[in-house]
Amino acid sequence: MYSQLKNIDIFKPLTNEALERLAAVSKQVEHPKGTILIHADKTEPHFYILERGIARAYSDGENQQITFWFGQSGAVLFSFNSYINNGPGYENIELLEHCSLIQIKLTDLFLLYDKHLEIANWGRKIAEQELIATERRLIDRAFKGAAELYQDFVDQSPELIKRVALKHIASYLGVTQVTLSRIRATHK
Amino acid sequence: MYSQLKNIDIFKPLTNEALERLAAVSKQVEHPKGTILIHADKTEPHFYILERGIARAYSDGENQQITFWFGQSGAVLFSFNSYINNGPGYENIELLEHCSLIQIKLTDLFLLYDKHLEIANWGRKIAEQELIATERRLIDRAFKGAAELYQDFVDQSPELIKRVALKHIASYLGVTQVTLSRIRATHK
DNA sequence: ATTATTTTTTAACATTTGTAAAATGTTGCC
DNA sequence: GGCAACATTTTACAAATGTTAAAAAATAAT
Repeated sequence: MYSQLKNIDIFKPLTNEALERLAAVSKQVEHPKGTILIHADKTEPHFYILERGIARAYSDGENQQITFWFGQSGAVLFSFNSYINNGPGYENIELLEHCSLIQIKLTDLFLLYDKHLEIANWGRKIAEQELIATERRLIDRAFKGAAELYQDFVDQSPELIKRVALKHIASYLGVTQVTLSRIRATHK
Repeated sequence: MYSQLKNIDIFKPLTNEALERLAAVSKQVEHPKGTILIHADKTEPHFYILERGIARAYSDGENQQITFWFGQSGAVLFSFNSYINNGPGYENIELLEHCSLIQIKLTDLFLLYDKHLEIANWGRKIAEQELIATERRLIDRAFKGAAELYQDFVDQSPELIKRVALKHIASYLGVTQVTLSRIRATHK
């Protein structure tokens, strides 16, 4: 496990000693396309790092389903509210392709946070990076129109455009599929 | 300083020993209404906890200014990108009233993170709480219309409604001031 | 290959929200 | 009190997006 984690970006800032501690509680798992890895309204016991494949997080509303996150290899993947408040969350996470992931039990991770300074700071930085990315999105939404958000998405995530259904991208951008279709028809 | 921090919610989970370490690098400051405490495009060297007063974070666009955060007493207040990536940020933070704050130098805080396990985990939890709140807002925006977001804001932040200009609240909710005015006229 | 299923696009129309400008209300100051 | 500066509401119109339904295109299944 140790030599496998070594190659994943998110583990690279860690010393060998810390990496060994994490490797000791890590497990590699694979799941087929369509698997719902994280369920809304359940307290999910695991934390994942996506090694290969893509995933999306979504919430179900009354008459719509909204995708608000996409993950590619290297992404961390967990139920925010399970991880942070040990309670059931609001997001489902679906694997959009066959995926391989590193799985860590939250209970194991929390024990390491409480014992190991370096790992606690590693966990702090994970939360901080997610935070700044999420706030960036909130602000981008405010300043940019749907057409510009779409263009940014194409530029920044060329892989996802190819591999993800447009209906998911539409809700990610905050518009209906019809509007996204109009944008695509205009801007080409 | 120690006995003062003791009364602030965010410090309450800490042991006396950790609190003393933080108190040693904390300083109380006051600033009048209108002060821009954090400047976009500057690497800001401080982290603040708001003791008394209210504040807002905003970004300037070409022909608009968008408020995306409000803070009341107990809130943490810092330039995300200075804190997280040691670079200039995108938000200005303005004090909307005369405020008293606890000020900590980021360099002092980072030294504590690297030496003190409990404080590192305290910092991790701060980022996590901000993260979950920010993501909640992103999702609420997707599922709720402006009228419902306004009603939620009134219910959850009755103090802010009284003390903050409606133009700031409008941009916080993601609509123009005209639309907010229409909502207010309809829902009463 | 053909059919079935799902996704994406297009169309017509309704609704919401934005823009700009004027009218009204509020606050603070001399 | 009265004036100036600023905030909020209102109005009329324009633009953007949503809704519904259907057609076209793409994908998957037999």
